[in-house]
Amino acid sequence: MPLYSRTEAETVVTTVSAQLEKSIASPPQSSATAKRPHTLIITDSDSDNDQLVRNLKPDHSSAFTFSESLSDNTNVPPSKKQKDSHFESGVDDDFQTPMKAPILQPNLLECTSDTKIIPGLNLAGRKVHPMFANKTTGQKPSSDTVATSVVENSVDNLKTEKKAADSMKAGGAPDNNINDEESGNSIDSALKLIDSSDSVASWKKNDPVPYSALCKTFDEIEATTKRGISDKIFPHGFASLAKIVVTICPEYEGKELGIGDSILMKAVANATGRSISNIKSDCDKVGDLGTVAEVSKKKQMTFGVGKILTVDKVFATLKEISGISGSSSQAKKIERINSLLVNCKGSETKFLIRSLEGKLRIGLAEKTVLVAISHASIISNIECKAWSKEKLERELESGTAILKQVLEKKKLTFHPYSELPNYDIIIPALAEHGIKKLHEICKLTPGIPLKPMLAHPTKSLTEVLDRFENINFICEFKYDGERAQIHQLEDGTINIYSRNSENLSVKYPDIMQMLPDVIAPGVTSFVLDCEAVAWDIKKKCILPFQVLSTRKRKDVAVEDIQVAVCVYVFDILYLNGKSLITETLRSRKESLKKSFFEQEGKFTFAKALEASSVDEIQTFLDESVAGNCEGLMVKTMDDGSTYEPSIRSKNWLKVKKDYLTGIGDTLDLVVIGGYFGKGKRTGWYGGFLLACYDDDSETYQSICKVATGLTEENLKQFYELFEPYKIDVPPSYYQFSDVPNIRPDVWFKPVQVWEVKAADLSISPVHHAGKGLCDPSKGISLRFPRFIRVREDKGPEQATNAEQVATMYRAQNLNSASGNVLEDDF
DNA sequence: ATCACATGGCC
DNA sequence: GTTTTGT
DNA sequence: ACAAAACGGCCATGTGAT
Repeated sequence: MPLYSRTEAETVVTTVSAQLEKSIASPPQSSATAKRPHTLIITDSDSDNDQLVRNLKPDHSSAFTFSESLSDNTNVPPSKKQKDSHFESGVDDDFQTPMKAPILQPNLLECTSDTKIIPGLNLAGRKVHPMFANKTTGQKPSSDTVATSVVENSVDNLKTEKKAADSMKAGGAPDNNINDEESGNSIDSALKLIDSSDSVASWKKNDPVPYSALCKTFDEIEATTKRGISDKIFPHGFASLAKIVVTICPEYEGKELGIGDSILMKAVANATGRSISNIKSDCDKVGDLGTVAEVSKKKQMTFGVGKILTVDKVFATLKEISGISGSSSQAKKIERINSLLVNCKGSETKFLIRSLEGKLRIGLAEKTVLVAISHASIISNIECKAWSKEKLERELESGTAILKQVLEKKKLTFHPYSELPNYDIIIPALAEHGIKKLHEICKLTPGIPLKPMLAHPTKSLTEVLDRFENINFICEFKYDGERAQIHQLEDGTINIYSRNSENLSVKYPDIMQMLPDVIAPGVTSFVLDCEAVAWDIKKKCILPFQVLSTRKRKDVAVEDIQVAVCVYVFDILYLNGKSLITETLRSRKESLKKSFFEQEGKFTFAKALEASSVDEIQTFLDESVAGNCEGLMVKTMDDGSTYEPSIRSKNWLKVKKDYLTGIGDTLDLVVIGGYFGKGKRTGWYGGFLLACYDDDSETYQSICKVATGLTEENLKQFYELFEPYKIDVPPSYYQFSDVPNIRPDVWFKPVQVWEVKAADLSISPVHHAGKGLCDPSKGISLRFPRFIRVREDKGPEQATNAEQVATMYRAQNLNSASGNVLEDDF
């Protein structure tokens, strides 16, 4: 799809149409043979296209080149004042104040394409690998325009860049036709391309970055399925990358926006003069509110020329929205959104809405941006830029070459970021010290939550043994609670963080209070990795997750805590001023046992066993399940057992009984309704409502929705399959809660039975399965339901019946009550 | 006051 | 949380 | 192997409506 090869106005129209085509005619890269359920007729009104042309027309009179930007940067030292704003306020303060990540301070956001703000780090976007850019001093250095978002994007150029990256990866010398200026080289052709197309978003050097530039890059990224960094956001340069990060995470200083689909729809309706119900139904068809907004806006007649939105303006408004609360806050928020929407043009509308939704849906998210930051940083690093071709080649050859390391292992940025996930620190540190020293500056710091290590699901015990063949490993109970990362700073401050780096200190005052009692003398600072689990004080046993989740989250006073917790600690990452994450797990466990005492029902070491045989593990697994746990965690003890938060994000294994094929709760359920899919699933049902059969009342009782476990093939197939069985109104023998979240978009006759697997059964506030059998008024639902297969052999009335569901629920709970095996002999 | 709904955050 | 998909 | 994007149940909390 040759985007941006025409005039700007055409391009925008093409882009929109292309997206609609994509979403209607052939969504998720499918073979598009399935008949699409919906059609949408778009009548393009081009009323505001001329504005777009005016706003986005590039400034050809002052073509910008690489060499210029780089030489500009090379010798500009940071002024004292700028340094202050970045480091003294932005870094030092932050180090002292415990914080949640990621946070971006305004001072960072104010880094525009102006190279003086982050000296040495601005990259102009060009298709040629900037590493070789300093060879091109033949280009004219006379412009005041900095094009940071270059959206020209021929297949050739993508290839060229990929090639450059590849040759670097291989450690070989750069391909000649990539960087040389004499042959029909790509800088020339890139510039020619730019010159000959109207597709460069450019702006004056000291002007703020237009939002359109960012959005056009998003368009580019969305148009490709590739994840390659170079191909995607390389052209953006360092400063702009920081902004992408912001725009991707619509959250400011840990404050949420408080904006969801519902308010957004109101805002869109409001801004486009359409009714909410129309917006809603379009959304069902198109599967993306952003696209609906964009199309709606195009259809709308507009008068006058809107303001040009800047990235800074958009972010400032997001920040403003996050601060609005209280009475009539929703109206105020809508008003703020509208103030942006009226000025949005083309895909800006779409991406603004998606940003507010919290999903960009461009196939690129934070991790990839992080890699891009590494790249952008390394190639714009001063020392790198000054390298001669020979030096560059030597660096690439050498085993210790920074470039090579980054490109191959991406470790240099990933690790520091995982240890200290805070862009306000990482980015200025990169700017100041370069990537090589980043790990020295950005280290695990108590008071700043690090990314927790996660576990990979395992399908069988033999798989565990296969993966850890000839390696010492340890099995631990997998407790069903909430991840808790407990920090103590040198000054005695204690903080507790969740798996997603939220501050839980307020939620667990009881833990804060108890903690000093379990710390061994001489321990001054630490970071613990734990699971907080609901604890029955009388029976001295673990309670289910559902109980834990009823705890208050705010204004918690120790006196009125209803649900006690026991902390199960399984790792220590920092002790007495020293990071332990590079130590082996064995050594960390030793430190842990030396530095903390157990206290029954309050603070306990996770039950662990250094097993070796399948039998031993199997027994231990059974014991864990009997003890109200989810299963086992399996971790290497010596080899490669360092705590590696992001690079190997899933270095541990988890074994749950429901993963094991043939084990776990499996139900045969009737499909009674469907929900329109969004995004990747546009045009099909993205989820289904399932029911069990109640013999007594001869009714189908809703039990859960299911959406995972379905392949694209399934989705396509089921869309067609249910077509003839659609009904307008649910029959009287369907029992369900008629609440917005449950009522399906389409009802079906009971014709098909699906096998569904679940981790647990739960008492449900909304579902009706076995209503009255296990709870006087509530029904039963499933935890983590997933589709396994169609039961062609079963008719709807042979589905799992209500009584069976109730029996399964009772069995599950009986099991845990009897199996009170939690005497800790760790 | 009380309820319904939306949202975010756990799993 | 689970799962599928593309790279 | 990894990253991304679909989607699940259930809870507390905040806001708007009754």
